Amino acid sequence: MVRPPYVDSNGLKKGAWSDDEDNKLRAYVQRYGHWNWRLLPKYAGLARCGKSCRLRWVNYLKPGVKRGNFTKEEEDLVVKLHAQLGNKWSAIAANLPGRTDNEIKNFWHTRIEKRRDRNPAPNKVKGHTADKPLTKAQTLNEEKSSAVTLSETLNLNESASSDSLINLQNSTLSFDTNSSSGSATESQVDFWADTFLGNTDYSQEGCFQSLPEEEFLIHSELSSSGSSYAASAFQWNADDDLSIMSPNFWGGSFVSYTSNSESETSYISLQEMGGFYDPFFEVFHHRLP
DNA sequence: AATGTTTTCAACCGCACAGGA
DNA sequence: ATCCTGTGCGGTTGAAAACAT
Repeated sequence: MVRPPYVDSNGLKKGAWSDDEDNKLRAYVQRYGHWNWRLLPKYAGLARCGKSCRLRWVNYLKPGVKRGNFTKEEEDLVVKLHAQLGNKWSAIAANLPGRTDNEIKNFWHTRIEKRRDRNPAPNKVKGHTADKPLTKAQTLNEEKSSAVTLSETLNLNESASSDSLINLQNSTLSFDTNSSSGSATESQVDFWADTFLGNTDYSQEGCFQSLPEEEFLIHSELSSSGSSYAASAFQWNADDDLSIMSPNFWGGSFVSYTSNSESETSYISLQEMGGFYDPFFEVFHHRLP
């Protein structure tokens, strides 16, 4: 599953490593260490660039590198850490002895994300990651694209076009930006748009119950519409095939669903909907009474 | 068995950052 | 303060392997 070996225009070998190259690199690093990756290939007798050598050593040859399938514990940890750290693969790898950032990254893209694609959240919306702050222009662009995605996803009619959704966003959302660091604070933001919620009152305790799939979709659509002026944040929990998503999303209503994995129809019950935590600004917004 | 499609994952690439000159 | 170099990180690629038709 690797590019076949070839020599580039600079005379450097690229592509798959041969056993002979592996042995040379392993022997050299174990004896002399990697004091300078750029010069190392010259002294080790390899026609490779330093970066290629480093990558091969770190991801494959380094003693202790664990290969093979991830255990359930490792998978859970990756999901949990990704929820906390985002795409900080090296930071995640630091918590999984023997696993490299590259392997975890591959694992995430090929297993976790594929799994999500097969079991998408009803109104999953791409939102901001907590990785880095966005400029105002970027934020507006993303808001617009989120709104478009939502309206496309939900087949909203003209009255809920992307422009009107954005206007709603701009007029109702405000964030407590004073808490950009430290612990989360609370701010009261009337982010809710009852006009989009219809007559469903989600604020009453105990009003949520397990719903058949079709009914869930109806409720989901209502709540999605209600939160579509921001992004939606979902937290999925299940024994095996759904994972936590919320920390990578910001804005919108915080909704927690639990998948009933015992049911073949995958019942999803709404557990709580009282506000949302914005990991970007580290602020908890809750619905005004 | 042959062919097409999807999945996997090692390796590449470009960028950012740190440290030294 | 600026430039240069080395290193590390995250996103992406692409061919082999696995799977489906």
